[in-house]
Amino acid sequence: MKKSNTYYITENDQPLDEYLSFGLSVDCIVFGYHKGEIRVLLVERDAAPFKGDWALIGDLVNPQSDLSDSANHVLERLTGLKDIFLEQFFTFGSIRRHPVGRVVTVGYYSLLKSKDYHPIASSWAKSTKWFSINELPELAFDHSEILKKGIETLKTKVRYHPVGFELLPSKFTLLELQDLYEALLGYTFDKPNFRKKILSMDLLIPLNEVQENVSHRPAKLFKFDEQRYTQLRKEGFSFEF
Amino acid sequence: MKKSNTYYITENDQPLDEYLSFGLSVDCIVFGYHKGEIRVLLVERDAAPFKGDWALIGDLVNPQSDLSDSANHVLERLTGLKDIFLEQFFTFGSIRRHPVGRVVTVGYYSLLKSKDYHPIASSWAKSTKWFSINELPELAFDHSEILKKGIETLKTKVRYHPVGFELLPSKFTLLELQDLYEALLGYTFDKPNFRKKILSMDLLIPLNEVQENVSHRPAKLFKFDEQRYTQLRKEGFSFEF
DNA sequence: TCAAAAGTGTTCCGAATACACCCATGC
DNA sequence: GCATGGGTGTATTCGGAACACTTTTGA
Repeated sequence: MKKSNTYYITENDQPLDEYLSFGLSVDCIVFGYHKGEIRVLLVERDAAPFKGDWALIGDLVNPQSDLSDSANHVLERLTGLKDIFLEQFFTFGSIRRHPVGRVVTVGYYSLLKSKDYHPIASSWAKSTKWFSINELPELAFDHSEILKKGIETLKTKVRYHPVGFELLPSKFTLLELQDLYEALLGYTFDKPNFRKKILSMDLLIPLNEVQENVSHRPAKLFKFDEQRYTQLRKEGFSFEF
Repeated sequence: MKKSNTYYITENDQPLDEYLSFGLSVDCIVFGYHKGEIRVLLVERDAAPFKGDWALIGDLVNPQSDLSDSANHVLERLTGLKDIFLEQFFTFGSIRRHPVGRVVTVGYYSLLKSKDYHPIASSWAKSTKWFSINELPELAFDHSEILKKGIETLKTKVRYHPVGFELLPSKFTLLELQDLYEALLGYTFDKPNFRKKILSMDLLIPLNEVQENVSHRPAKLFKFDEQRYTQLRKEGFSFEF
């Protein structure tokens, strides 16, 4: 890792060190799903700046760490969540987006089954809380903008990739799946047709189990067939809703 | 733009300045289309490191410039091209991707009608040249990896967004359009069906002009209806191939 | 027996597919 | 006239949309 004055930027021959003065951070949007609502995990800041405000799960990147590793580390450090699916979606680099200097931030998002994970606040996080994406508080920094872009990305992504399954418990009913897709896409489906379409894709494994303790006919449970999906993708199949 | 020691990272209480030592760069993939082939504009480096190698159009970002502005500036400074559609697609942040220090780079891509633009090498660029994406040279830095990811992004994008039109001259024949889509997607279409599908979308304006100097029946020329497309999008229409 | 949600079947329509075929131009 | 690519028409198949209907459970 050489840091020297021997290289110059051709633009106006300023010494290179002038250009090595950026901060880099990551911000993770953690999406969950609960009772028909898409939710986001936010943390309450216990450190300056914006102490006391709600924020995305993020922090500065250590110059000795890879970018993608940092995203995972930050998520674990602040919430205890680890080995979570994380995907980069956009990089935000306006000059004045951070009060302490020129900090560029890379946005990541993740999807998880709320029930299976129990975030525990630590590091600069005072507490963590799930918020419905329809009732979001004011956020620190430019995190509202980042979150908005992330939500858009999720809504686009979900139409052509079966990411939705990440948000459901591993065993789910077809109606739960339908409710999730309706929440994500913002419109409703005809029940028989939704069923036919999703089953015809051959991506669900029917389990020999049914719902329990419901005051109506119990629904069959299914799970997502990960293997079959990777197989079908290789053959050119494209998921679509 | 405050830069001070009063803020600390909670991770291990290192002074903030340690964290403000990143370099930030942008790298632009300029796509063009010529005679059935997707092409990429590369520049020959006339500066260290990797002097003499082919590279993407990129440079370090000045700490006083917005990220998106920088991408446009860099493209103009190196090739003279300006007011070009540029879209961010991914950020690359491995530790050792740049030999002079910790430099994170943001990848952009752009699409243009090769014939309408005439890139002129300047700044650290010795020359510029179009390369077919099937015959690419070795590239400087990790630019091969960046380019690969960019090509993937383009191929995905083109299925659900009418970006393809950016690559054609403003007046084109239906078969030219079909050839482009076949090159982008990697499979062929039935001529009558392609025609029916694209015309039924109502996104093309037929011109009262035909091809000239061709040794066969001259084809009608069309242009893309930008206005109608934005209109349709508002109404929920989604382009798809 | 009734409410509530699970689950099935059938009809209709439009879009995608697969072809066969005709048209205009230069040489 | 014939090679070349431009352009049209049609029959068939398939998937999505609409909707009526039956089934199973708890209370």
